Amino acid sequence: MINQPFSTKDRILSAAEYLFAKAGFAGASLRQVTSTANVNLAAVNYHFGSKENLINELFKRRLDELTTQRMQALEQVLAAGPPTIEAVLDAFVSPALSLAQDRHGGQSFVRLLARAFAEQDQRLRRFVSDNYGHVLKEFARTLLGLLPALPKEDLYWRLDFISGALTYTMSDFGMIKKPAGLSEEAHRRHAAAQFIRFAAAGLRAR
Amino acid sequence: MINQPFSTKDRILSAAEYLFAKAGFAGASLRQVTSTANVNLAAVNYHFGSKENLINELFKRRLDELTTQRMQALEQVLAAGPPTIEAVLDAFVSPALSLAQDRHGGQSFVRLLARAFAEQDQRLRRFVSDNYGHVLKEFARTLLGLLPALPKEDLYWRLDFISGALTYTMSDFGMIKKPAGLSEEAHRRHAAAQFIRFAAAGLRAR
DNA sequence: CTAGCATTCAAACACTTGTTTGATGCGCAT
DNA sequence: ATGCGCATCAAACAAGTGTTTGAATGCTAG
Repeated sequence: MINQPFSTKDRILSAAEYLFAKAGFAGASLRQVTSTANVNLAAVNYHFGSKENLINELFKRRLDELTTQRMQALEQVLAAGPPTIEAVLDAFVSPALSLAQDRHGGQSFVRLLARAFAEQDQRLRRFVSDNYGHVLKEFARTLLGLLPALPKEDLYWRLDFISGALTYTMSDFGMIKKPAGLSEEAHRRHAAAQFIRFAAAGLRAR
Repeated sequence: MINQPFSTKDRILSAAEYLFAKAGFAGASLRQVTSTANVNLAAVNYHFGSKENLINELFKRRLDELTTQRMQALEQVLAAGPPTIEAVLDAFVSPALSLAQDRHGGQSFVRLLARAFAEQDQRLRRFVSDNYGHVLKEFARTLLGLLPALPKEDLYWRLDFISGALTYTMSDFGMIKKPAGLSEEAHRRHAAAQFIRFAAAGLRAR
C-alpha cells in the first residue's frame, strides 16, 4: 500500500475535519464527508472502522503534531538558560496559533478543538486530555519554578483560564478583524503578542 | 390558557436545555427531549413549530435574563461613584456564574452557550451576538474610562480573551475539582475571585 | 500470465430523524 | 347540555442515518 499524496484516507480525514468543524460530529453525515472527499461511502468504514474511530484518528493526527511542537519549543526555551514567563507562554501559544492558520485544514481543526472542549461527551474529553494533559503539566512545572510566590492551586486556576482564552481566541479571532493591510502571518504574531502580554500579567497577579 | 407551574412548554424547554447541552443540537433528538419531559412527541411542533425554533426560544429565555442582570449590576456599580476595575469585572462575571449555578437548568444553559460559541453556524452566532453584543460594548466603554493609557484596540483583544476564558471556565470548571469540604456556592465564589484577580491583572498589563 | 490481495463500488440493511395527521379528550362559555 | 377550541395522543410519513454485504476492480508478487 503506497500512501499517495492524496490517498483516500487523507481525503476522508480532511473532508471530515472541515465538515465536523462546520456542523459538529452529529451534524455532519458520513455521506456528506465521502461526497466532498470524492470517495465511496463505504470507504469510511473500510479504512476507519466506524465514524467514532474516524473522529479519534482525526484528533490524534493533529494533537500529536501540536504537542510535539510545544514540547520542542519548551525545550528550546529551557536550553537557553533560565527563561522568562513570556518565553514559556510563547512556547505554549505559538504552535497553537501557527496550527490555527495552517492552510491545510488546521483552521478547521482548531474549531474542532473548541467544540471538543464544549462537548460534555466524556469519552472525547478523556481522549483529548490524555494527549494534552502531560504537556500542560510540563508547562505548569516550569511556570511554577518561575513564580515561587504563587500557590500551586492559583497557578492551576490561571492555566485553566489561559487554556480557555486561547482555545476561544484561536477558534475564531473574535471581534478583532484582521486589518486589511496586514498579512495573516503578521496578524498571527500580533495576536500572539497581545495574548502573551495579557496572560503573563494574569499569571503575575498578586 | 393558564400557565401552570410546570406546563408542557416549560417541561420541554428544560428537558431540551439539558439534553442539548449534553449531546449538542444535532445529537439530541426530539424523541429524547419529549420522553425525558414526559410529553408527547408532537407537542414540540405544536408549541414551538420546529426544532429550530425551540432552540431559539431556549436561548432567548436565558440570554434576556443574563443581559438584564449584567446591566443592572453594572448600573449599581457605577451609581456608587468611580468604580474599580475589579468591581466592573464582578458585574460582568457574577451574573454569569450565578446563572451557572442556578439549579433550574442554568448549568446546562451555560454549557449550551459555550457550544454556541464553538458553533460555526452563523445563524446562531448572530442571534447570540445580537443579544450579547451591546452589553459587551457597554462594559468596554466603562473599562476604557478606567484604563486611560490603554489603546482601544488592546482593550478589545483583552476583552475577547476574558470572554473566552469565562465561557470555558463556566462550561465546566476545568481541571480544578471542587474540594470535598466546600459547598458549591463557596466554590463558585472562589472561582469568581480567582477569575477576577486574573482578568484584572491582564487588563492592567503594560 | 495468473493467483492473491487490498481497495472501491452500488446496493441494501435496519434504524432513527423531524414533521404531519386525524382522532380523542378536556374545560369553559353560551 | 351543547358546542367550541385548545391540548394531547398514537400512528404514520418520507427522508436521512451509520453500517454491512458481495461483487467488481486494479495492482503486485510469484
